[in-house]
Amino acid sequence: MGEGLGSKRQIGDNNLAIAAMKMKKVKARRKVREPRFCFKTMSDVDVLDDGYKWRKYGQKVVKNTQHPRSYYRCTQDNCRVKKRVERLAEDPRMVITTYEGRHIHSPWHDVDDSNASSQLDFIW
DNA sequence: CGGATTTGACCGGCGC
DNA sequence: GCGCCGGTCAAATCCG
Repeated sequence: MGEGLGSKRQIGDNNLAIAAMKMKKVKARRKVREPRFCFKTMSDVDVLDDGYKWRKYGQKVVKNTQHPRSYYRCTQDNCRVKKRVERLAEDPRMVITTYEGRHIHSPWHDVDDSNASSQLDFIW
């Protein structure tokens, strides 16, 4: 009916959703944040299995590129690592993967102890 | 059925 | 002071 502009965001719940939204990020900005590591990956596929499970949580278009940027988050139990994937306009097969934060567990849940160290060292 | 994914909208910071 | 951009979340939907 007359909502027209009122139904901006379909809030299934009541203003609770809005309240919750305000509650979000109440104070999560620490002094220093983990640096972000950029990696250039050459692959025609979007899903690069790094050993972790990623869940896409957003997509936005960048100005310098004609392709959208994908935002991924780690779905691990205690891993809040964030991953940013950007595609190059001049090199569609080239993907820039930016990792933010540090994983708590080893990606490979099935590697030998000695191997795990090697693998971890290989990534970093 | 569950988990994952998609899209839209909103918010905060910064620049001019 | 205001506008703009980037970034994130939430809900809805889809697939296996």
